[in-house]
Amino acid sequence: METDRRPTAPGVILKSHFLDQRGLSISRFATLAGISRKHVSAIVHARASVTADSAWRFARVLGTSPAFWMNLQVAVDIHDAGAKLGHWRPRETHSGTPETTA
Amino acid sequence: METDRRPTAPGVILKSHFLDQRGLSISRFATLAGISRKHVSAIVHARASVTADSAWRFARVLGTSPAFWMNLQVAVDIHDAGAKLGHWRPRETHSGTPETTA
DNA sequence: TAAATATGTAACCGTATAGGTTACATCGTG
DNA sequence: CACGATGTAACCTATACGGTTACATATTTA
Repeated sequence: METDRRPTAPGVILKSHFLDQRGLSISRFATLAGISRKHVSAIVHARASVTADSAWRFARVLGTSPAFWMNLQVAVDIHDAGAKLGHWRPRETHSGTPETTA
Repeated sequence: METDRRPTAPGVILKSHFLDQRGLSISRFATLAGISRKHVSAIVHARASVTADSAWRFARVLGTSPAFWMNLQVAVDIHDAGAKLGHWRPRETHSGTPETTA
């Protein structure tokens, strides 16, 4: 069923689908984006998150939308937070219609 | 054109479209969600952000998806970061095709 | 009127994360 | 060899999350 595998981190996609393709080194990309090489490296290795600021920089350097990067990050964040929260449930629920899709 | 108005914060929607509708007080909701009343209040007044943890709690209490809340928050974050970044542009661009939609 | 509930907010705290700088070791290649 | 690219460690600052306690102010209800 493959439901709870950790979503691919944005940095991994950055590296494999953008930098590599365009022959852009992490160092060079970091300079272009106005971010430290160390930090870009951390993002690529999924040790740092993409924030809205980073997302804008990625977007302007690579010609994507900032939301593209944020959505990838959010998927990871939701997954991680869900794992941490575990089976927690509110004592009482206030769903209008159970199983809403919102 | 209405392009750069700040997107509605998730907390505002929480209050107007969920708590009010269901007659749920901020206090009671906070208790159900396992979050302090103060913090929920801050979120409702857009003084605090919805994190992945909050999103999960909102979701489980209200029967929504966590992504629903995260997406609302991300819209605000992107807007704010864009305003801060202003007209910053990379010295050189590496867009494959300019005006990509990714 | 008195009591209870809901709300906003201020002060204060601990922790985590973003992001930076500097420095060092290791690769691979011209 | 020399150079560039990379990973990583140590260290720093600033900000954000989220909590507790406490106080003031409605508003409601017994």
